[in-house]
Amino acid sequence: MINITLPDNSVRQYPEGITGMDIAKSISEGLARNVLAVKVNEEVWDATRPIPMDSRVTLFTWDSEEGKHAMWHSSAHLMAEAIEQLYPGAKFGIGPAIENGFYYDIDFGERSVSSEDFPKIEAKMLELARAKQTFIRKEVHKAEAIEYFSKKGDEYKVELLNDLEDGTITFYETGTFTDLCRGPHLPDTSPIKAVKVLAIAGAYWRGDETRKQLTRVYGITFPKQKELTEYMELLEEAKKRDHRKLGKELELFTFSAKVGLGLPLWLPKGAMLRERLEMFLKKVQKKAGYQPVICPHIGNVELYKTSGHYQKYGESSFRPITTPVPGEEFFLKPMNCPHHCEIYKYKPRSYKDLPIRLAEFGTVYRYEQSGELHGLTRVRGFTQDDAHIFCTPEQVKDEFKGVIDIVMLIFKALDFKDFVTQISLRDQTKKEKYIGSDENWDKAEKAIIEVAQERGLNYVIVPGEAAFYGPKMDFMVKDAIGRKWQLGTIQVDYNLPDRFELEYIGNDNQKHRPVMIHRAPFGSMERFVAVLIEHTAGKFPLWLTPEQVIILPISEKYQKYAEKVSSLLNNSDIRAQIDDRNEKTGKKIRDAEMKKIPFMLIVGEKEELEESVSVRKHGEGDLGGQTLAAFVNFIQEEVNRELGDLSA
RNA sequence: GCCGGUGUAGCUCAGCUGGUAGAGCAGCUGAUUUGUAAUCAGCUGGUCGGCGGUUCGAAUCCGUCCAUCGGCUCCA
Repeated sequence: MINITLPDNSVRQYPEGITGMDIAKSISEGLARNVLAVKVNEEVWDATRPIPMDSRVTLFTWDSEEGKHAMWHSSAHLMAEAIEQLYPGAKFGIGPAIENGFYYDIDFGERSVSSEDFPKIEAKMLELARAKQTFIRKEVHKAEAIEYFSKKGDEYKVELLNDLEDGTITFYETGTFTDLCRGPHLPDTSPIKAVKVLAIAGAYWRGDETRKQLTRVYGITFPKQKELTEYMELLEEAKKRDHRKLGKELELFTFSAKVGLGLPLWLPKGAMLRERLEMFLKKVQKKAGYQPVICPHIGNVELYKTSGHYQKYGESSFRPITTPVPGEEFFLKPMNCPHHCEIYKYKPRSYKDLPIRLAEFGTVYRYEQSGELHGLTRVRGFTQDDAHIFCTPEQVKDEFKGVIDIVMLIFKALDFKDFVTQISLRDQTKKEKYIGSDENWDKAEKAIIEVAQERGLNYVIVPGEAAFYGPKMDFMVKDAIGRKWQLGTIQVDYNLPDRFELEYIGNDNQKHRPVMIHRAPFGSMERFVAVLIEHTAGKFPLWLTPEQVIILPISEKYQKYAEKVSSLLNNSDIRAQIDDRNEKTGKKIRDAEMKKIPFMLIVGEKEELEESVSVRKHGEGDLGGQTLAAFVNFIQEEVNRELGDLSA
């Protein structure tokens, strides 16, 4: 007998070799029907795999991440089986579960597959799923495994096998399909009730640009048809929040082929919104001891030779700008730091001056590959809310803290709750890759983690993701369809101070090298606004939105009064416009609702007599009448509340 | 840059197996003077993404380029 400890810490005795499924059965039939996988100590196993020793066991159903994972991973195998039957000779790469569903990388050979094939694949998958095929786990020897896939002609699996150690290799068999796989899998295919092949895309084998591109087939499955329907509706809803669609509808920005790819044009309303964001941050930064600076948009090639960017990125940038002087070259600036280094350098600095914080909304240009361009989130010309902090190694921690506070302040003012903090550190096994002293790296890495803890951030540490010049902390926010985008970033840099030979005189009267911190709380104005649009679905906070109020006179007769209301509001710093079109009120309301203007003021005879307005709130409807003065007061208070102590 | 999808009026879209384009909204003009999500009528507007080809004839078929979308790779 072995002891099985369940999540509630109760211990039950079972015969050795009991399976997760049997344990579930001993608890309840219902649970047994729904169990998809089981965690044995720290590993997730098949529910049908015998448990040989005393263990801590958690049973997973569809409601858990692990259950979904097993379901989707198994669905990937099911799809592979279906595809193998439909397209004999297809070769298989890898087929994992992902956050929403699964994919399989497949080499279809000469055949080209398109979305027209999806229904066929779905039907086959359902047919196979209904057959209730079991997933059979087999431990195999490496030689045997290689032989199997060599014979089958699946060179991708053979390549994967070559990198694996003998003794750790398992196969899973479902119906006619056998796959190299670590598992875990469902007991059988029967829980897979609803199937959708979502998309196909090219994907390089093993993520390597120089290798063959396979066809990646994405899919998702559910235990109930209803859940699939709901998921598809969710995707539809997400599309409505796409910033590219809303940006057009709300007239925030546009692109023009004539201006150039990836070069956004901010329309008046978008510019208004962006300006408010900038004002907000400028105010915050002023309080936090930043000094604004302004730099030109180009820099001499020598600047980038000094910074090292020329050597690293020169070939993949916009071409240099030449001048009538032979040999003279300028580059559009791809980042602001070299310019800021030169500002630091223009006079000798004392330790008493540090930290020096130089801030600039700096527009930069990077020649991103055409396939990377994506609305406002990935562009070729964009404005960073950049600043560079020059400080002593001892000051790094406090400065980091200060920057995090700014990022949090911004996220709070914009109601960003769902973000992930990523801390990128060195790969400890390859320290030679990184510039800067071991001591300083240790100090900075430790400081970053401590600060994250002190500030109560929900962070993940990713070793090996640091830039060669220093560790960093990034803030990632998801867009409408769940893609993660990096917004704010804080990076420590030991490289540029060296390359630019930056110095300060310490209290020992000796020269020292400062540490540089790059930071951009928004990241870039373009990307930030894009993610903000998707987060708010275009319903921006009142303080930020381009148009706060629209005045809707019932008829021409009340135009004078509407103008009076408008000028009073605008004099009170409330952004208001009049809809003086010759339309009925219902129409004006409809249009204002669609433009997502927070407040509509309907004015007619009654309001004119009373010096009042009839207030309607976007998405909520009629709020009734108010005096003009009361409305002004109301809006101002609302804005103050949103901005907290920054409203002043 | 790579793989696949898409490209018809300012916007959203229709146009069957080839016979030289259509709706709604927007815009303009006029009527209407309007009370909480679309007043009515008329009008304007497109070398059907560009260029080549097949054909008596191409929005429709083929090629190519461009843009765009979904991924991959990349992101100082």
